[in-house]
Amino acid sequence: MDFYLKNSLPIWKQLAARLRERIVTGEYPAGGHFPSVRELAAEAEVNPNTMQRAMSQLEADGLLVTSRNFGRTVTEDAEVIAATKKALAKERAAEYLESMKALGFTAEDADQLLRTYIGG
Amino acid sequence: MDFYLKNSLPIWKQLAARLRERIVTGEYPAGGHFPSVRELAAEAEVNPNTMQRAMSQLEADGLLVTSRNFGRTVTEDAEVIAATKKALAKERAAEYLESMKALGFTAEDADQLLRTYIGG
DNA sequence: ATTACTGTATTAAGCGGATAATACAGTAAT
DNA sequence: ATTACTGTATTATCCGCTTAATACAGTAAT
Repeated sequence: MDFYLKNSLPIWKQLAARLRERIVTGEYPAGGHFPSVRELAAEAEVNPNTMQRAMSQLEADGLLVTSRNFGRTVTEDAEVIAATKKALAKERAAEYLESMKALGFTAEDADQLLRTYIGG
Repeated sequence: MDFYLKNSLPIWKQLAARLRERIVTGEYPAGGHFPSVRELAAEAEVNPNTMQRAMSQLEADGLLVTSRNFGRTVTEDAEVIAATKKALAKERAAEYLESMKALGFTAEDADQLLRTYIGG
């Protein structure tokens, strides 16, 4: 087992992640208007430049579409959103399993532990 | 839903986490000798100062014991190790569930997805 | 045309974590 | 006592992310 290190977890990536969640949960519906850079920057209390990077990322991901002065809208392609949601879920599950293995647990252990949470 | 941001994920915290895993998995057994700061720093390819911080943390956690020139040893208290392992596992499970909820899934969804991984 | 929104770009400054380069202290073994 | 390990501390430097402060461009509404 090796050391896997990431020198940083940039704010803008975290912002992108949170916005992605808002899209896949429908908080910002497909085809709907998306808040402006400045507006979201204010809400998150970060610099507009930082929020800008996050939103550029979402655009690169195909989740947002930009009109020069209409601002941004969520993609109308529900398929892209659904695929994103699915991919993220898989990612989380895989991460959970892997992190549990790193602690010395089996996948079955991981599942069992999870169910104790659901049960009570 | 709000924005929860952490301005950084310091290397030394990541190192501490990895070392913690090595302890709870028994890779470094209870009561056994623990590698030196410089040795682990070389293995992880980080600065000794950085590794030092990580190991100080583990000592504060009660997982390591330091003798001035014997170097460090893993605690002999198997109970502490077991409790740490359990607590980490719970943490991971809770994180998984929460992250899935953030994507719009229920706990049952999370469990079902997990089982598709285990099954095949 | 003026106002008020959009997105976008630029430059400088600040900050905190990681590194680098040492140095010191303590003890076991030779 | 010298060597060779330990842990620990200090100071300066580097670097990337974030912020700050603007500025510019484009369009819709007044």
